[in-house]
Amino acid sequence: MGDVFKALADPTRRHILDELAERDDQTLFEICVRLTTKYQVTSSRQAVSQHLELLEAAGLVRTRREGRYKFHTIDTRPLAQIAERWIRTKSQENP
Amino acid sequence: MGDVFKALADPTRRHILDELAERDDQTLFEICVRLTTKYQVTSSRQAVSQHLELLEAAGLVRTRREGRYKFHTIDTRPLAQIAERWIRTKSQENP
DNA sequence: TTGATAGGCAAGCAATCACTTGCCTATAGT
DNA sequence: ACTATAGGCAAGTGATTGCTTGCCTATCAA
Repeated sequence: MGDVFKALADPTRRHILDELAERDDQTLFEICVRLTTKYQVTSSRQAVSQHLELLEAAGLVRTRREGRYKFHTIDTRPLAQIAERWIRTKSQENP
Repeated sequence: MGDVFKALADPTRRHILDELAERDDQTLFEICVRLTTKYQVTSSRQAVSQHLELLEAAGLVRTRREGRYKFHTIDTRPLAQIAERWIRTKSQENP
């Protein structure tokens, strides 16, 4: 679960999630192009690829193979419990 | 805002937030003792102090001076908007 | 005033991280 | 078969990070 926080700690990875939240099922190259044109992120293909690996390991991105293309989709489920971790603890103490 | 994510990326800092969520207004030494006894965190006083600095810079912890004591309190407000960043973006696209 | 307690400052170190570089595999088009 | 495209693997590098070490300041109690 700490992987989710580590994944969110990097600004480039947050931009990737921003982009995938806007448009699902993008390939690595599509993501690269959009990062540079829309977010002025100048990361190389390999850099973005490694970020996507990390995001997938954290459960924030799911992938789907189709021929030589690999499509990436955001998975927001791990995010749902994050903010509530500490907020819920406090409300349990003061019901 | 990226400071919040970076602050949450470290497991010791998350334990500190766990502890402050359970009990507010703790001094540095109190936090140190509770981290070791309850979470088996073996960090030194200086290490915990630096973590608290970082958490305060991220807006997740507020401090209050009283004589030679400095009390620390969790501030969950920055957490409220975190998880909703990407979830909200998706729901805006598919209303 | 002296000693103990609570905390702060800053330099240094080892581990981790983001990124590059270079090469390799696999699929698709011609 | 040949070339281009989409992606993967792995070693190396520079910067960041978490932590230690050593010393210093401030508050309180005797």
